[in-house]
Amino acid sequence: MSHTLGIRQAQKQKTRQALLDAALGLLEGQSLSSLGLREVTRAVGVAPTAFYRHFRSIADLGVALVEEALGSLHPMIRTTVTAADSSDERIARAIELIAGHVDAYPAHVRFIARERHGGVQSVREAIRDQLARFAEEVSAELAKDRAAEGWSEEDLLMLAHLYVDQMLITASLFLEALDGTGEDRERIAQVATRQMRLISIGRQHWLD
Amino acid sequence: MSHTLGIRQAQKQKTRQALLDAALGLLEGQSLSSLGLREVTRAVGVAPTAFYRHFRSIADLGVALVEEALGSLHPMIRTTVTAADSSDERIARAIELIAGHVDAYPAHVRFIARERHGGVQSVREAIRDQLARFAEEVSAELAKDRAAEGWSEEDLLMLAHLYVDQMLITASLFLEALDGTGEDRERIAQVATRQMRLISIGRQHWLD
DNA sequence: AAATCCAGAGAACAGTTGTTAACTGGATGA
DNA sequence: TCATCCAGTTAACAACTGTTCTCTGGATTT
Repeated sequence: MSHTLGIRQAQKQKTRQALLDAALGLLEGQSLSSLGLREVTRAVGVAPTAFYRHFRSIADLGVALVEEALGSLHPMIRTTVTAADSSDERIARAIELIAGHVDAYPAHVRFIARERHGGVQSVREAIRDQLARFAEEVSAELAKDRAAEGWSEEDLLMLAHLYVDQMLITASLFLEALDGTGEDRERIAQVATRQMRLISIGRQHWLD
Repeated sequence: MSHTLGIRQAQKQKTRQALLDAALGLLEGQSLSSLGLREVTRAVGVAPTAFYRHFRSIADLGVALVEEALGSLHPMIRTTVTAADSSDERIARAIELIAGHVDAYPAHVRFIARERHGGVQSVREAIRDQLARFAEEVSAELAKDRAAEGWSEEDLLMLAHLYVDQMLITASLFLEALDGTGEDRERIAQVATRQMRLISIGRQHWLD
């Protein structure tokens, strides 16, 4: 059912993506609520009015960026939580995955961390919804584990939120250390690992 | 050694505080990096140029706001962690304290949550430093507890950071629910309580 | 081949912004 | 009392903003 786009639609998507990319770049030094429409079009090299062919407003573009930054992350989350080795290995793998993702997509990570509590309501809501989906997916994966016997759905979800928030905090720390030494990153990884381990221990003794 | 300020200095401080208050109010609907100097002075009712008598820039004002929002919180943190009742009671008291603080100073809490990862570097750094101080103080309090026997300083600090981050997340959730029903806030309190309890359990079994 | 569509350009709009310089007038200290 | 100080004012600046309307020319459809 795949349909090759006409040259017009293809060109449109190209411009749209250029706008998203330019915005993401400009957002490394400011927040979405101060990003100007003209600023973005100038960076791309199109007329300011062209912006309206793709987005109703900057807030609208922000929501699209949320989808771009988090939408493709769901399968990754699932498989990470699923990996059924020892608890310590799973934690190590998760931390590695976070560090790798921050290395590969620093601007996306920065955008999410910044705008999660940022000044644009619709974007905050979009991020909140995506993170809630993550938590639900993590919770569903946790439920499959035999270690989840006796856990209420409510408690599984509360643990899943704890994991998701912890991942975001860790990602944000890795981000700050992007220009730092490898040693800095190693320390962050070690602290994050131990925090995850402590949570994991709490999980194991939850039903005592 | 208290010296009553001259009327000139008193008036100056009054204007300065008015600028801070107005900025905090305006920041409920936007981020610091989009806050305009003229916007602030207009809200106060003074000339734009008067701003420079008090702050070098909006970023500078932001740093002052960080001090105002977090500076007075250190003693409160200390006494909360110290309270040496049962673990569950301590947790309940901490959650109550957070909820109360959010109710009393919603704009300050919002500012910190928003600008912690916001678009202004000097403000991010100021918040990071204050939170690091919190973590160190919490860590020092934890060390006094006999439950901390056998813990390395490193691990105490990692636990303290976990607590501090968890408090901020909880505060941010209470903030979102400020216009919600009492039921909403009750659910948040319950989830936060259980997360704290899980961490507390992990702490008790850390040395196993 | 002709008619339609539509992404992007261009020009103009009223408002806004940060920053400068020179000033005023009441509080301050000699 | 008189000279100094300095928080706040006034006016002006070039530069920027979001949004509107009109137009163009190549892709698309008939």
